[in-house]
Order: sequence, then C-alpha cells, then structure tokens
Amino acid sequence: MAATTYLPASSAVTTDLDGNVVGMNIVGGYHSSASPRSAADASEMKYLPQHHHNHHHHMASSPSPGGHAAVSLSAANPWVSLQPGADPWAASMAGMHHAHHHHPHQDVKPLSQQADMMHHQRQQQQTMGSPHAWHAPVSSAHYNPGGAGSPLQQYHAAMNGMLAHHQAPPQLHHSLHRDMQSPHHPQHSDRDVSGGEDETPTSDDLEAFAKQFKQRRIKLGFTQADVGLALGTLYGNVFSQTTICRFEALQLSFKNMCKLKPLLQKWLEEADSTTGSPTSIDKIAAQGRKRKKRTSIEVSVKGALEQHFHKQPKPSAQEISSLADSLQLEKEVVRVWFCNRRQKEKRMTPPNTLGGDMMEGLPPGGHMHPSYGHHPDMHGSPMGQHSHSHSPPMLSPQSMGHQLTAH
DNA sequence: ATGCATGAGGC
DNA sequence: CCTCATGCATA
Repeated sequence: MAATTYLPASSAVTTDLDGNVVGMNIVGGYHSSASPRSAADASEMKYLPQHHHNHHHHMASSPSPGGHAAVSLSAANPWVSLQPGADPWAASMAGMHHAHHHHPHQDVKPLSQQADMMHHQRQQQQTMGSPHAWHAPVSSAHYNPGGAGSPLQQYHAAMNGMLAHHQAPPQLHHSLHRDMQSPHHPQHSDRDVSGGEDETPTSDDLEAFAKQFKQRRIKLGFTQADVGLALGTLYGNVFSQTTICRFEALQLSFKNMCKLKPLLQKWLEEADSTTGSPTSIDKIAAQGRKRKKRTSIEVSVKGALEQHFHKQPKPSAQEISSLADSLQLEKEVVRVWFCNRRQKEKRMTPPNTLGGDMMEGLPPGGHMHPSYGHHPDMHGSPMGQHSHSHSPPMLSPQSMGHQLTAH
C-alpha cells in the first residue's frame, strides 16, 4: 500500500532503516562533485541547445587578484551543433501578465535548515595546479553529536549588522520576450542604469555565465552545496545544492535564472577575492514540518503517466482521480506528478515526451517555437522536441502492480 | 543529478 | 487547483 509515511523534515542526516547514512548533503558530508564530468552525459541526456557560438559574452567575472585566473572556457562545448532552431526557454510564467514594472512578491524563500551562521573563510587557490580536495569547512558542528533525540532547534536568531553595501534586489524586469530563433540581444530596459549594468540578460548570457560559473566554482574547489550556503551567509538567501545544480545546468526558468545570476555573480567575486566581509545572517524557518516520503513511481507507471500527459497535460480533477485509480496511486501523487511534469516542460532541455509511438508530425528540419503560455485554452506540447521516436515502453496501466513508497 | 514534494501567490 | 521557485531525499 502506498503508505503515507512522514518523516521529520529537519534532520541533518538521514539515517536509513538499514543503517545506511544517506542524504546528508546538507553541508559537511557531501561528496565533492568536482568531477570534470557534467550533466551533459547524464542518463537522461539532455542537451543544451546552443543556437550559436557565443559571440560576445561578457562575463562579468571578477578580475583575478593574482592577475590571471582566467578560466579557460575556450571552447569545445559538447553541446554545440545541436538543433539550431531549438529554443531554450519559453517563458510562460503566470506572473508575467504584468507588462509593467512591479516588484516580485516572492523575493526570498528562506531555506529551512539549521545550518547557517557559519562564516567560513576560504583561501583562493587559483594559481596552483594542485586542486586538493578540500572539504567543506562548514557546519559539521551543528547537529548534536551526542545523538540526542533533538536534532533541531539548534538555530539561534543572531542578527548581525550586515554591511551596508547595497545588494541589488533580485527584481527582474518581466520583459523576457526575446525572439526565439533570433537571439536578439540585450534590449536595454527603461530604467537607466547608473553604474550597474545588470539588464535582463539574454539566454545566451545566462548560458555563458552558467558555464563559466561552474568552471570557476570547481576550480576553486567548491561544491554546489558550498555555494548555496555561502549565498545565504553572504546575502541571506540560502540555496540548496539542488538549486545551484539546476542553475549550472540551466534547468531553471529564464526568470529564475535571471534572479539567481546576480547572486552567484557576487559570490564568485567574493570567493575570488577572499576578501569578503563575513556578512552572515540567520534564517529560521518552520522546523516542525513533516515531509511525505518520496513516492517511487515505477517506470512502467511513469510511462503510462506520460502517455496521458500527451493527451492531456492538464487533466481535470476527475481525470486525475480515475487515473490515480487505474494506476493505483494516490490522487495527490498523480496531481503533483502532472504539476512537475508541466514544470519540466517549461524548462529547457525538452524532456522527451515520448510516451508512445506517437508521431510528432514534426517535419524534419522544421522546428516550432514554443510560444505557449498565453492562451488558457491552447496547451499541448509546443516544445520543439522533435526527437525521433524510440521504442515506447508503453504498457497497460492495468498490468501494473503497485508502487511502494520508496523501497 | 533528479524525482517527488511543499508552499506562496494567484486566479 | 494551477504555476513557480525551491529543496529534501534518492539513485
């Protein structure tokens, strides 16, 4: 049965029933992913559709104090030479109907974690050729080592005087209607920039930055988790490894990428110069929350879900119900699955929406631009994922057994 | 690196 | 209930 198991959300380490210590990617114990490999050759194989070479990417990277530190991002990205017509992001957020300037409501989403207030100093080692695997100096000293049954409430609300150096608020202009096929360039926003040149970046810029960011981050010996924490320490916005990862992989929406870029850019400078004032602030959040255990959906069931997704990306409540019934899944699980599926669809790196042997009808060479997101009636999969049909693992949903909430 | 999940903000 | 940002827990 799909047991609705809940587990304490705020646990530094998750000890499995087997005794294995899993997870713990909070901070300290996470393995450094300083591997030269990237997400390019992941199992899902998503490509970054780079429509053309970066002509003039201006990386606002910091000047290397040593006088060199130039990350040689020369070239050879394995992603180029992909579909020339593919468009990365089609912004279709619900909040973009305001064509005018208005501050975003959701500026910061404090992360609920007990690890914070550490202001680690790191050394820059950009000149050497010995990238010693350093470990995060962080909060291993946070969770109670005594093994007492109170893993949380360890936080302390310590507000310290942050320096008054202005941090650009993450407000971005909602004018992300750049042309798909033709990479326009930077249209200057209405608001004049006095000294700060942070207009709305183009997708090209973002891609270039993300790539560069990753390289430098790795060179400096930081993990994605480190960066996330550092951001919180520096600016008060803590992000998880997940988010940093997605940023680097360009798996966020355009809007989201724009929001995070300045932050990461600043961190880069800080990490570079090492001369950062330890502005650490604290974040507290709900800690007594219980989180549902991740439901493992069988691959076969996933296949069935995808087929339905093709037919109807936004099934009604009743459809969800019957579907859930067929698949022997909780209705909520199915609903969330569709939500996540839609989100994925909006990200770049089009998920292969091949559920069955449905022919996309995409003419070879013909590409469609994802110009969705405006019409409440028009949905479907406008993505330009003209992937050749593989062998569809379609199967009858009835033949499926049941899924277990994880194994 | 990603799958499933939570939640805020909007309709 | 949706979208969107974000993350815990996992593979």
